[in-house]
Amino acid sequence: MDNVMQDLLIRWHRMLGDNTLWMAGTDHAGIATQAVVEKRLLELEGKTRHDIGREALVERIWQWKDQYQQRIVTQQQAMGCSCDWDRQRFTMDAVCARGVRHMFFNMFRDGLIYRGNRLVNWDCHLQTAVADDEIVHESVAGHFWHLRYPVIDPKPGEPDHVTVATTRPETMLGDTAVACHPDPAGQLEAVIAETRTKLATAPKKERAAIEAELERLESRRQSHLPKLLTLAEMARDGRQVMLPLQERPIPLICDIWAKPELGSGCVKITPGHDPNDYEVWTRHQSEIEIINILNSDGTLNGNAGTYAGIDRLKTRDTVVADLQARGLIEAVEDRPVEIGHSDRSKTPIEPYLSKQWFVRMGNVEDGIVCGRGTDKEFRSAGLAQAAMDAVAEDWLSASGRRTQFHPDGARYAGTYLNWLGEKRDWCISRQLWWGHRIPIWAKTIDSAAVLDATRALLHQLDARDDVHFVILGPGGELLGPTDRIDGEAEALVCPRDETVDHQVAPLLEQAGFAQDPDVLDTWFSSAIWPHSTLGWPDPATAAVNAGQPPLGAADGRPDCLSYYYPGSCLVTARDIITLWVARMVLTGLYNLGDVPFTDVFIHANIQDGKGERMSKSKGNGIDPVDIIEKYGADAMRYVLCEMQTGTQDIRLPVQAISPYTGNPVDLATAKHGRSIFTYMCPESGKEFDVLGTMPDVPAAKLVSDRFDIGRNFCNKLWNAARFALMNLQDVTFEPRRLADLTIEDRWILSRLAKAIDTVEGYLEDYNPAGAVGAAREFFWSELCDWYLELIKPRMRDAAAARAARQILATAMDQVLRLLHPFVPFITEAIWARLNEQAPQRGIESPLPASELLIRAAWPTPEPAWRDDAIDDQVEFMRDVIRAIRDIRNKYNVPPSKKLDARVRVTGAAAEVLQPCAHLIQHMAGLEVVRIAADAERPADAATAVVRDADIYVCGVVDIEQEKQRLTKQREQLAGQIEGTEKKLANENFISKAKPEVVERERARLADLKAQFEAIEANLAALS
RNA sequence: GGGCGAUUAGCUCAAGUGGCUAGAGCGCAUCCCUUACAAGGAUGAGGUUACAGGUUCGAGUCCUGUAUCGCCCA
Repeated sequence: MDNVMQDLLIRWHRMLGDNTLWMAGTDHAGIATQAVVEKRLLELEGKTRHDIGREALVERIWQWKDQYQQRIVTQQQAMGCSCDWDRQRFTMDAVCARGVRHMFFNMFRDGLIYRGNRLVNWDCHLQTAVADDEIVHESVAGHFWHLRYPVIDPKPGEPDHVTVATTRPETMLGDTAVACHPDPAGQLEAVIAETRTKLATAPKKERAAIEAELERLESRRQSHLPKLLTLAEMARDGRQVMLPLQERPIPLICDIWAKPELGSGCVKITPGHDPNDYEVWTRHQSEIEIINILNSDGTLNGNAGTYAGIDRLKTRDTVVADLQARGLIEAVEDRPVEIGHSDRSKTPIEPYLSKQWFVRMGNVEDGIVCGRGTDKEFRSAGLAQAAMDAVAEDWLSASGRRTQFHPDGARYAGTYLNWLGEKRDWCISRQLWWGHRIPIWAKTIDSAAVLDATRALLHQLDARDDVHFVILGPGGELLGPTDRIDGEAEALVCPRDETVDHQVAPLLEQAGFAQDPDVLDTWFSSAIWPHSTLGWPDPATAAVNAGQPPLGAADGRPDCLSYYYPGSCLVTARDIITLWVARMVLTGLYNLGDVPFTDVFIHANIQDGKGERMSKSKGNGIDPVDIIEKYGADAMRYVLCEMQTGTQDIRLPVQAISPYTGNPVDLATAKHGRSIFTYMCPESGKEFDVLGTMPDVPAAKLVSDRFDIGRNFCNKLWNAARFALMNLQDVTFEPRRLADLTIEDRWILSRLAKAIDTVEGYLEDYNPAGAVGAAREFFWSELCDWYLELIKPRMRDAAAARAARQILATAMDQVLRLLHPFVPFITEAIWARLNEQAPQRGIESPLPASELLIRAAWPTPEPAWRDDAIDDQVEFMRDVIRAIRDIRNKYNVPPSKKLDARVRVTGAAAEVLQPCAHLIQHMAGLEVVRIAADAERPADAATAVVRDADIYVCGVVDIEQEKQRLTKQREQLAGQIEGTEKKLANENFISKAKPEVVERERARLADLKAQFEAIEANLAALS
């Protein structure tokens, strides 16, 4: 979808004469890519990444990436993507890597990149952090231990202990507080009130459960509340409890994370090993500590006291036993526990406190400078704020630009602003080997002597503007040049690029510095895609890959950055707004002082027949190559364009092609086989696999019969072109005046002009379905169904054919141009043939010629071609023809049988219809047609009423059937008349509705009445 | 748990700021292999716009609530 939308826009704009650049390329997808290669390594060779080492692993990933990237490019080219393939980029290309280094350096220098602690999902087996979506949650039988922590020096009336509950008792070794709710009474009442409201509206079957819950809550007023109130008071008084086993006093605190309605109402706080507790810690940083008790391999560290060195899962039993021995276990419940397992090692995930790198998103004191050193430099309060401003109505960059979303601008701007508005710092480090390595050399400083030595070393770098360094104190604070330390400090050095690395790294490493082993988040390099690919920060001299042309622009300037940046449009899906769009805007503003694009086109996501998002891992995704193989690229593009309607995601029911029968199997209804990725073929009864990973089960390709529509369209286009080309043998261009053309010729030109306008309007509104629908409507329902049929008689007459051929050639010319962005392959092929048969096309003057359609001019509607009178005339004529065809159909008249018909019509309507007599005769299969004011109704005629015209079709009537047919029509009309009369009889409608609406209703009523009377007369004549 | 969005014909989707009889395509029915096209043509049937209220002369459209589904964030 994404690629088709991009190609649609780029082809349209290329034809409009815009200088287009579609930057093709791929990112290195850090986690996903490394995971795949590691998995293969393990499966094929039984080795882990540690066995082969960093360099060898990265080397293997490069090889894999080359294959994979080639597959993506092949897919894109097969679907007709007209990218600038010469400029293809990869986020790890030298030119992009250089951009990454420069941005990192600038942000670090500006204090926008820092290092801090953060809880990550730690895989103790693989010893790496993993992303949220790489964790599989499963419910296992576990326990809920209720532990007692003694209160230190309880006063009279105060409890001598607090009870807390946990499913992971070993984490208590890292507890740094016990929390109770700051307003336990209020909170309990709020929950009770909420439950009462729920009870009031609950369905019967749920009432008993809710009533029981209510009773439980109310009883807590006596059983728990007094103690909680005391504890809250004690917490405010700064009282402490004694953490057992560790014998460490920890404070009682007040925090809303404690739930007075649950358990004891108190909760233990382990900020180093629980995400929720970590949040509590962030709110109470000055009062409580954060302690890490784990080593990276899952054993406990020195902070666990006597338990150090033991695996955390084994420690659980020991801790429980030791607490039991001290009488501090109040109760043990059985309960199911949700445990996150690493998708990759299948071992339990531990929340783990580790040092990570962050980009500061929030506002900073004195603000930040965007586009430093450029002519677009400006100040902003912070990075996120700069990106938020860029979509505001009243904001413009120095070049007069801002960014807008389409097609539902307000909604998507909302998503963007909501996310940026949180201003959460962006964690940019990943514990991986595949990616841009963090360009920081660090050294721990543990004594005054080392501090002095380090300062002396760094002093040599003071004068360089391409190296930035800081020395951080024990609390992470910036140390001044003469500050002393009390504890451990750390020196961090960031060289600006690889050249600088070579100059300073050996010196640093000799002095005990080491480069950070982590790599940067892939999005950090993707975020600068719009400018790094164009050579930023050295656009004129940036390296290009082997075989690629230099980075110069079309107008001769040595760089294309100033030429193509800012760009115009980014095409992507909704879920990418926060991940990528916001970050591109932010880095574009920071690095260059301008937005990367002015428009963001958000397209729909495609779901399967059950409404689930397609994905490779679910086995419900379609490979575009399979679709192209079966239906053709144009068919796929046509359908995708037609599906892109606006705000909705799209369901695409999927079928598998059975490897046994070759027939489609609907996956929404098919029965599963042994796994959720296998299905049973209903005809053969055998099992097949949609993921293609089960070695003993044959794989099935996934397709969707929705693409039939596209195939049918292309087939129609091809056949219509065949007909046209057959008839265009001797076509020559000669200037013709519109007034000399026939009705049907003027009509098709009028429709053409209007269709072009409509299509263009839809494209401007980012509505491809509307655009392709309007193009289809013109091509199929007007050009093929009517115009081609209308001119067939003229084609048999050499003299009359001349004009018809010229109009036909022109109409084909224009419709091919109009359809090209949607279905480029077939239109290009027909265009070549049209150029051979009819090289010069046009009406008044020749149209601009082009050898290739991809570079032809977009059709420009000729205003003079628009003709409302002709449109109305043909519409009238078509209705008459349809009415006669309806009668033929109702009476089963074979197409070969010619009929006689008369049309009684007077005044202006007669003048409109009479010139169409020969067309009506041809299209309705008539021998004779008489259109006149005095046309009489034959006794044996079937009748129809169209506008002011009475139509009589002779010699087919069956009196009884005709009576039934007309009676039904009369009833329908009577109903409509009644409705309209009712409306017009309503005083309020007359006085309050807009006058033109009232007038329209009156005219409609008059029309309906006239038709009603005509049908009455026809009925009367039958009896 | 919070936010955003959706629910219209058997299926997939349309219907600017409320206003003609709620439209297409697919599927369905009847007829037709008519000299571009049966992957086609002609004609037709099919909707209480998820449900319950409200605002309005008038609601698919605006408001409130309920149900179901999707996405994002925790």
